[in-house]
Amino acid sequence: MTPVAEPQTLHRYDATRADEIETRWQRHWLASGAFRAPNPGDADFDPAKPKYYILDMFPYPSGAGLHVGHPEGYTATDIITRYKVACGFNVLHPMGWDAFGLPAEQYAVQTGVHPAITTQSAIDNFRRQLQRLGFRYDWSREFATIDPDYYRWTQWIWLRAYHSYYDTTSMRAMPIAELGARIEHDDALITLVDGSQVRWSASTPLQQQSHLDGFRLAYLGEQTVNWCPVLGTVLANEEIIDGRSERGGHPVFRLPLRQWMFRITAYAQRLLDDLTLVQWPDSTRAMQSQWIGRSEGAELRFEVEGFGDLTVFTTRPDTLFGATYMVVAPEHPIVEWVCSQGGAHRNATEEYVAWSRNRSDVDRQAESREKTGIALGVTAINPATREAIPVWIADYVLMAYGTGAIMAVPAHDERDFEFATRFDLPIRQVVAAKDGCAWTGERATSDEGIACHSSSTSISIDGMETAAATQKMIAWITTTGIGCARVNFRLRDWLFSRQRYWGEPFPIVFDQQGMHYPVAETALPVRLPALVDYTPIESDHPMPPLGKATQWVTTTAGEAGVDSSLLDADTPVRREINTMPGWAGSCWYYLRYCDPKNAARFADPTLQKYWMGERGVDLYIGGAEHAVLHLLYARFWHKLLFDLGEVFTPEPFAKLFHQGMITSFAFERADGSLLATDAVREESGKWFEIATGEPATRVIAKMSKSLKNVVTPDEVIAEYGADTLRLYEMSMGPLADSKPWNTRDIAGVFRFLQRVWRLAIDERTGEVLTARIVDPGVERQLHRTIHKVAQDIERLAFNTAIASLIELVNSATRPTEMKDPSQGGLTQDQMRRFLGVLAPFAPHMAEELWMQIGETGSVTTAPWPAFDASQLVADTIELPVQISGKIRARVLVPTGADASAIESIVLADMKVQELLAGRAPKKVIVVPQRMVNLLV
RNA sequence: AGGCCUGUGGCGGAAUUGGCAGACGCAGCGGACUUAAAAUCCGCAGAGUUCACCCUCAUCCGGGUUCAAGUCCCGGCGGGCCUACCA
Repeated sequence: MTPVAEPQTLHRYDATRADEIETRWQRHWLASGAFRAPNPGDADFDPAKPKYYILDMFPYPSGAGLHVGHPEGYTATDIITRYKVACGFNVLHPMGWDAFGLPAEQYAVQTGVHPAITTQSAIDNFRRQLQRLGFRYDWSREFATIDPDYYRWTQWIWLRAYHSYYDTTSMRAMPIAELGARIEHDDALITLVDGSQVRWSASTPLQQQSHLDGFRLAYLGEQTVNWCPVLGTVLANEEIIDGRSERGGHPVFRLPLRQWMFRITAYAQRLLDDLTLVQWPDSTRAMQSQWIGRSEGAELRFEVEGFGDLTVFTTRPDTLFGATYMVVAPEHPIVEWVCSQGGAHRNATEEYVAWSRNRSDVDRQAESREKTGIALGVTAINPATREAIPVWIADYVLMAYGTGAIMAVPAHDERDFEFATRFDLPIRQVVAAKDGCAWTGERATSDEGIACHSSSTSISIDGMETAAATQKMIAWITTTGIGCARVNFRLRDWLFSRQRYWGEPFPIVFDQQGMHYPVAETALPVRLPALVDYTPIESDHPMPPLGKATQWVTTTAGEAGVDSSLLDADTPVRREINTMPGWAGSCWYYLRYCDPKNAARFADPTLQKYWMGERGVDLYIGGAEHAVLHLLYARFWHKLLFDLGEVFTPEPFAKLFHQGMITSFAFERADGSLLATDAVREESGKWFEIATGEPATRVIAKMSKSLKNVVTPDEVIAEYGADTLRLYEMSMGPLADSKPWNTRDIAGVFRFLQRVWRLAIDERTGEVLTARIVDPGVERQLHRTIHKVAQDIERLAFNTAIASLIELVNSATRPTEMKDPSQGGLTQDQMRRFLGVLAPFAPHMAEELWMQIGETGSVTTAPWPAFDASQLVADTIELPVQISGKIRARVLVPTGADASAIESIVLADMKVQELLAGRAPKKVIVVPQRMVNLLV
């Protein structure tokens, strides 16, 4: 509770005063352009300064506004920004809005207000809340992804990908026109959808286009997609959790659909390799690397009579002799072939395929992974044993990974073992344990070992260790033409179409034959039409809402902006009605900040080169929930633009840091059920459920409406002010940790700010108070504080930096009984330096006192205060003396004393002599500056 | 099931490279000021024993390495996050 000011403390720092000070300086800073970061070429740009680009993850402005979790990362970047400016850097610290996407659309559908309106008010609210925290953003660079001037370039980048393919020899993106020209020149054979081959010159334009689509980095491909009928859209694999949509938790079904895709898999190796170039948390790099999922192994072909080759991917080609059956995914082409052949198994097969297709991932999960499957009724030849082995279908084999077919080695793979046991298929041991333990046959052994029972007339790997056996097997399958070594990635191509209204339109149209044509770059942006009815069409088949904009959809090539050399201007065309996913705008926003108003380019290369420098964004702070999705997508776009000569660093974000989550308290009954914070009462440090009187325990939980433990910045600012909120969030603990919000603790930092105020201002009169003479102890501590705060900011340890500021203020605080205030506190010069180090944390308080004590200019442009290294250490230090490892005494030694000097001081010490009682230590360990250990 | 992270007072946390465990803050206790209270200022404060000296025990539990372990190693237990039939 903020006390009401009494007459004798009219000038106390309280919530009212904080509000007055903060809003006044915020207005001043904004009006004077104090936070503008000049670009190279601007009149006030100083080229002598080094650059520093610090970025917060693009916020998605939700209708609910900020909660106290948001300002945690933003306060951290703000502190660093202000510190770096004080250290003489040109700092780029921008803010903007990731404003397209599903939540805005859903919110709009719920409220019946157009997403453009709800999004704009959410943005305005977010901006107001951020500005009320006094963050040093260069607001002149602000933009939103929904601005046509921005999404024009999102579309432009997509077109660049559309016009490119990945050249596997030079390992980079190249213009697709060059590939087309080469194919045309060679009149190469192209493979059609039905598998037949035809010369380029003899193929239709549609066939040619479809062939090139097989290379484009942004391409139209038929994919089994994750269809969510409730949301009315398809979702990326990453947007699905446990078979349900990440947003809303609705069931998701698989469905084949022609959709725009990104060939991110072409970049799998580079995305993996370049993780070594960035300074990112190990956990995040590990997650990306697991997501990319590189595995080395071999591709092997098994012959199926009448069908041809059934190709599998395996990481254990050394177990080929143990492959006693094969399994294909229900979507595998061989299944359709078998059905087309008729036969006894046809009906059962079709039934199984239909059943497994309709089964959502949720069901698969619910059935606790009990393996299901059915024999396909055909056999394949194991190329090593020449045995005919049965082919089965099972949905534990995924069409999207490898080739959609596996060779099953039940003896050495747990999944295959489970399946073989269930369906009574043969199990053959081909790897013996290294330790000689006998094979029991009771479970699969997937460890490496010694090959056995792996011999035929043409090859034997018996007695070889797994690694060597694998190598020999790969050599054999390569020379015999059965297969080859292969690297497989778990990463799949990125589904980029959404059946939504609130997203970037694709700059693409289709003619009546179904050929697609790009909109010319000069005709961008393709504006999102204003739609009155944007509600999703809930159906079993995807129906994008943009289809309702019939005037917009049905147009001519000329009207849509297709180059007339591609298509006659009056050719009737239909626009693409899918839109880009929410991720699109956040893939390159950090580039736009370098030059946000540029109408001719996405960013001027000179400006981009300056701010991005050699390694990209210097520090990127945001939540770990984006460890895979956003960060992988943005890296992919960046590498694509790098190949195309549009950006100049291999990676976008040099250093990454994740702030932890701010949690809250909730209460738990004895049975483990949760109670809202207003359902309990506290009594002498214990909690009881109000309704029943039963004891409850305090637990840490996520902030949620239902637990009534959500805290918003607005309410904290109203009670204490923004400086207190900032200080509290930073003092809670390490930035990276998840920490519980404890309203009671805020008073601690508020009282600290009141002591700072009282140090400089007489609470009764409002007069400025300064010490007349320098207290040498305080002076030394001030130097130490300046040094420590700088060090702590550099390592993002704001909590300990604040602790040292508090210690300094506590030392300088005047006792109540001090009659003459000039006898204590800080001198004006000391106060000036202290405000310099306080400013990054509590900028409003620092700015106000800066003015009050009569300093000129603004603390926001003042250089970081200097410290004297000789002041950091005292003349003498107290060292603990251990005797046989236990601390028994302490001695004072000169700070610079070396080991032998310390030893003689210690041995001469009365207390030590008494403790030794005449014994001579067997060994003396002296660690200067630390401690002494005497072993007796 | 696997991978990564984590466990320190009543609570949030500090201890940056193995070197005085518990900085700083909250809550608590005592004192000064006050008619009184609040606020402020000054102190106390890991646990234990007969005190404030001393001593003993203390960083989830059990081992180990070391002159020295919250920190390093091995095993176990608890909490969190991610992945989840990836062949």
